Amino acid sequence: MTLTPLQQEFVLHFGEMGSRWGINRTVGQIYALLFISSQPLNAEAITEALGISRSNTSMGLKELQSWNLVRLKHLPGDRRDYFTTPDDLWDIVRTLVAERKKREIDPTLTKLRELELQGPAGDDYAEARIAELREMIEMMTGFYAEMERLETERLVQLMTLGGRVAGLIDKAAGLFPALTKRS
Amino acid sequence: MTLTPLQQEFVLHFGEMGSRWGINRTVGQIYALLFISSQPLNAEAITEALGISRSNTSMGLKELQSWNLVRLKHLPGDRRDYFTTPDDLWDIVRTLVAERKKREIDPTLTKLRELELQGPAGDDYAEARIAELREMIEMMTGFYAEMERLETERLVQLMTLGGRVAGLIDKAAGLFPALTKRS
DNA sequence: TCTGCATTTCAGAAATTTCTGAAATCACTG
DNA sequence: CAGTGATTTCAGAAATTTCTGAAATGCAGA
Repeated sequence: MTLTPLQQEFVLHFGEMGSRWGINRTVGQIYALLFISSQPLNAEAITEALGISRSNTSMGLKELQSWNLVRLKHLPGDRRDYFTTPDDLWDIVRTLVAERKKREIDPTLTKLRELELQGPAGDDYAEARIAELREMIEMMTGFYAEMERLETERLVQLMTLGGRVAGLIDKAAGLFPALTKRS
Repeated sequence: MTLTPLQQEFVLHFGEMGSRWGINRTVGQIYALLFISSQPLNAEAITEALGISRSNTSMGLKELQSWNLVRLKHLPGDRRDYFTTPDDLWDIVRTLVAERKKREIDPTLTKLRELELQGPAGDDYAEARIAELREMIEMMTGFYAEMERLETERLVQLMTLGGRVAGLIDKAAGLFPALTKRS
């Protein structure tokens, strides 16, 4: 299997960005390739297209599966595994955000709560700072949980409201003054 | 300079998380240390507290400065540099998000536009997929720009609205039907 | 200009991560 | 249940990143 120049460049870019995104080059490339391929690909095709070893492909796919970022398909009369990415970009973004939260935020939230449970340690500043950080993370993850529950249609509406968000918040704060934080 | 057990554990956690956050252990530890220290620290104190080399501290601080995550202070009669993190957690979060966007999103958006400018390459599926991805990123960065403009007070209001966000969006969509995307 | 810290740079060492090829495992088919 | 092909595992090689110590640079008085 050979890549078109467009596919080539797209795949290489995702490979280079991989390290910034916390995945390795190969994983980035495999994902990019699946993303722009109209048909599901098997491991052999991926290996050939990217010029990497078969075992590396296997590990990359395993990694992507652990992120829930690829879907497994089977063709009738062919017992190889074929892989794709979800068609719906929103699916992909939701998964990505959920997984990053799980890996990058949740462990820290757990640790902060743990530290607070260990009780006063005679370091008021550090304790206050930790509590403050935990509260902020809780607020943000709470909001995230809220957003997660919205269907795509509403999310798009929210994101395309343009400059009206601020006014909307004011209106809401007026309707539910009890929710407003006082300093 | 010696750390309390609480500081110790907090700092070590941030060191371990570093790799998931795309920074190295030392940078994570330095940041954590500055974050829970009530007073600004100089490079020597950081070096001693973390048990790392002086040059490593220097590089770590440089990295944190490139992220805009630390502030430089000077004490009268002392020509060493002292470092702190901003007091306001919202400042920190804003900076973090802005920098991650700059490093993780913007280069890809640029690349996607570049690929589209190269014109039809005879691979309809890939071209459509790239356009779709670019549009999604533009929508999300547009929304981000909107959020960025809001002052803290309003952001907190939005994030603490609870289950009312969905209803609010509906109301807004009713008020501005032109904004509603149709399938 | 010289002196004495403070800081940065940088080449190589150490640690870590990624990748490969060979062998092992798995699972379907005849 | 032997044979074949697909996939995974894994130990070591290769590549990359991180860290260090020594040397270089910067900079504020004397």
